[in-house]
Amino acid sequence: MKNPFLHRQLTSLTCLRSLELTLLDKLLCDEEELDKGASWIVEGDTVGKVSVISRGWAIRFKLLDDGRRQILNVLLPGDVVGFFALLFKTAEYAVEPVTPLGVHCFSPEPAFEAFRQAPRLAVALSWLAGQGERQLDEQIVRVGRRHATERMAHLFVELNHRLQRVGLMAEQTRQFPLTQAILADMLGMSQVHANRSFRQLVQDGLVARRGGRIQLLDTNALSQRAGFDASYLEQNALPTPISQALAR
Amino acid sequence: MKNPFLHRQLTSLTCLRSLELTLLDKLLCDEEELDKGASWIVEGDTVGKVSVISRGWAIRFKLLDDGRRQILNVLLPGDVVGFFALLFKTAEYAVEPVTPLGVHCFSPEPAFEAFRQAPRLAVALSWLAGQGERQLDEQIVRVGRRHATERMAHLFVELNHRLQRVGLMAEQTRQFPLTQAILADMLGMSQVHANRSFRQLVQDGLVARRGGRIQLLDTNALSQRAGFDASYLEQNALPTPISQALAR
DNA sequence: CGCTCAGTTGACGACGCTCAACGAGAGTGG
DNA sequence: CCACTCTCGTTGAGCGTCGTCAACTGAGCG
Repeated sequence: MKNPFLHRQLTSLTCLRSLELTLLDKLLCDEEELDKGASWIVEGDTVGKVSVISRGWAIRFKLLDDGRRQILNVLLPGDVVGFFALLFKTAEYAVEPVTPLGVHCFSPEPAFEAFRQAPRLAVALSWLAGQGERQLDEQIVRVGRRHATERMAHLFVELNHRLQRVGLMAEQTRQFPLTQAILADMLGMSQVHANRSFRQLVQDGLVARRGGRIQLLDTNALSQRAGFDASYLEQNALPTPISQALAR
Repeated sequence: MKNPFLHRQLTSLTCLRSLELTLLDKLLCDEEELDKGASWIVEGDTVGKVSVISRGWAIRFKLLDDGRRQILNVLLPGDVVGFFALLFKTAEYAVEPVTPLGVHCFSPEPAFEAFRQAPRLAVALSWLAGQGERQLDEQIVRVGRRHATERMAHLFVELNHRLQRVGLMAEQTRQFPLTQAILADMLGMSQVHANRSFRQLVQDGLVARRGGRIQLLDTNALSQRAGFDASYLEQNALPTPISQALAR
């Protein structure tokens, strides 16, 4: 099993058999290393391969002409990068590691072949893409209709959920690699205001900083402050009619 | 051809043959009608069918507990609704017509069957989903990192492009169905401020209102004011290696 | 020891929100 | 035909969140 985090993302898809999981594992090439801060994918690049993160954190973002940056999402181990970008000549976003990064790639040709053999594998990856889209939706709400401290709290709770899902919370308490400048560009506010919103949460006893890590002191209270509703992250099994259709 | 707008969305995918287009057309059931303002899809619904809009405009949005609303995107004729939602037990968003709406549906079972017969059709719909995701990315940037009047101008230019693509600009000059309250919830600002941002654009001679319609007086100047870069909307053909892989 | 990078804080102004009121137009019923 | 109502757009006043500019701290590193 080359990338256990990817497998954990898929555990709720009970229709997957070892056939599909083995095929998926065979698709993945050897792990590649990327340095923190390196330009991995640049806006305008042609993305010829799909990548799956096996270690570290990355950000996906867009830049405006005058230097403003908006981060679209944070990529964690087990997350897939560039699945749709395959279908377009150029990527309309940039991706950059915020820690040293490990990634597994796979090429489209063998993937298409695998999808023909095992359509359930194609569904599984589409389902992952759908998960990603739900997170994008929530990012729009966060940035568009929440107040600064709500945004901050909401992001923390989301990351907490996603890290737990892939079994990385222990590591997260060791390190939280997002700087306040990154949080600011993620949440659509200035770096100074990100600092103040964060300190607000600290002052209210909801989070704490120790060294380079962030601790969520009271996840319930934090969720409440954020107006957080976890349903968009829930990994229910597929709806019954779909499962049945795929079982054939 | 039941829904010509859907076909126009797919014209740039030159790899599609009449086989796929005929199959797609057969999938679509008869047109259904929806009233303006009706609750079409509600948060928490199970979405059992995919819909394609054939007439009218709709909004996809999320509500917060205290009544705040964030619109995620605007849906125009030819746009697909609920493609990914099929793979989840509940929809995490609501959809509502802002004009009288016509839709064609298709069910997942025959669609999966069609995808097996014609994998290129599955690719085409995934490509459409990818287009939608690019627009979501841009919506995040718009709301997170642009100023109020930039947001307003940017949205107008995007809608202009998308309407032209499906051949509806003539109709659009007749009617622009988004109220300022909708624009506000789309752009993450108050209704009052949406009004002021809009008036700003009017005052600068970039747009005009006549009756219920909005006219873009100077698309170039408007794009410039918006910092608009159309590349995220460009419908290039598939990258060469993908086309070749699919030609087999 | 000087460099860089991340975080912190203050001062000040502006962009955008809330509250409130009003006008125009369309639709409805008496 | 005229009130009545509802929706949508418009405008003013006042306030507060948030951005900008700037300076300073502390940690890590060569």
